Amino acid sequence: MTLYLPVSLGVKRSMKSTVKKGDNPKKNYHHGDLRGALVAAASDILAEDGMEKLSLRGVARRAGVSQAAPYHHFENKHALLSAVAAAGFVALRASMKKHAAESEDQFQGVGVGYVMFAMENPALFRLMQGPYFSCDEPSPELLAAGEASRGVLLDNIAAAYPDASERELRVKAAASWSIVHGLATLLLDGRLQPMFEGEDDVQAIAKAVTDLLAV
Amino acid sequence: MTLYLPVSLGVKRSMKSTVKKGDNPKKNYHHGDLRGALVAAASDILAEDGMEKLSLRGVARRAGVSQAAPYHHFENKHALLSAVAAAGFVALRASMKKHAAESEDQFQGVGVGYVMFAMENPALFRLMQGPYFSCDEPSPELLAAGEASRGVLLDNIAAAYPDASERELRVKAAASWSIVHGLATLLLDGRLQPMFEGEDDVQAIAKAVTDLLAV
DNA sequence: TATTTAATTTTAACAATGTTAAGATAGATG
DNA sequence: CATCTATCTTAACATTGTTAAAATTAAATA
Repeated sequence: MTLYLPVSLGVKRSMKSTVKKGDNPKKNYHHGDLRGALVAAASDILAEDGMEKLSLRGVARRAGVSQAAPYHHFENKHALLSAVAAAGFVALRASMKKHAAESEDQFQGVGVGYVMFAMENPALFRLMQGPYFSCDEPSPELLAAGEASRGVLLDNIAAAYPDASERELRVKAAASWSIVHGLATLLLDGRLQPMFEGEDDVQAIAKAVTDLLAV
Repeated sequence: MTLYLPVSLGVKRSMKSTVKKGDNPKKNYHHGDLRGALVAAASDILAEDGMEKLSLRGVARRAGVSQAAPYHHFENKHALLSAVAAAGFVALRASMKKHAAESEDQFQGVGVGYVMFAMENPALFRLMQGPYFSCDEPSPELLAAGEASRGVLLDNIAAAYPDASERELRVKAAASWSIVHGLATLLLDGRLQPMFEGEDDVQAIAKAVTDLLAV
């Protein structure tokens, strides 16, 4: 199952911090774009070592700054993870749009893109769920990114059923999201292994399962 | 939405630790059933304060023992949480069976029981997912409890479709589990709030959504 | 340009956590 | 009674998130 391998997100690194003199990256006192570098470092650690191993100090180390430097760009660890999650939602949205464009059934493509993203970025996908979204005060950045990614699903539903009632549409959307989100989560945790012994084509599994949705 | 309120699991406390002399619980050097008391204390803290606030030292404090005492009953914090999760799966199984028995549509009852359990024990349900199940070596206790709870779903599927092929059954099971698990998770994280503004009857929502499953 | 100001970053420290090692206690076994 | 073993405690260690104060650099101002 090569698909289970974590894949770097390729978080956009600002180039402002490019070192000017010489080849060896001389340590400038002012980093240039430490905020972006911290998000990138955290994303990398998350993809490589998982959530348990992700410490704020480790992120700072990886970014080549001191332990307290992050606090000038993020209120606390939670805020940094929030930014990482927000970047994740942007990538999730891209994955859905890409698979939708490549699939003949647009709507099913969205679901496949959702599941594929989860399989390719397991730790990040787990971070995006859970208490970082439903915490006391989710950051506006996170809320916006989450809403945008949800919009892809909703737009596809609305387009597919132009003459459905408002209530019908919302229930359809909830059901579609639920089955796709549940499939992603259960696959991620290996809970469906007894059901799909030996099958390693996640895309085919996702299609077979979503086919059962009478939407 | 009173249903969102965390509810104590009522983990079975062994009575071996009942204090013998006098009314005030005199601190015996030997606890009697410290293992059970630790699981109970951890479950309580989880329900009251959530995962973030659950520390091994805090659990020990609550159980009235020293910080290192748990290490004579659990290899580490992970192992203790594993035991808590296992107890959670037993309770989840009970919730599914209860709702299935009360509902006229048995199969839908299972799903409703699943979602209701998640809403009533949010932190515990989150613990039961995630890396504690899909870790390097899940404990046999946890595996067994998880498999038993999954069995409720599978049995109901098999009973409802006696003449379906093996493959069909597994896909149906995966789809049912996915939609119910996804609904539970998304509701828990408040992500479906825009879809069900003002609706607080989780049971009705669960029925409306699962009705869309052509299984 | 010279000087002040504000934005970054560092060092140092704090309390809390997970974990381990060594010693103390209690109940069981001979 | 003596010994053994399971159970629990005290003490310590490295690591973590976080804060306060000082140091350094870039930007703004005169």
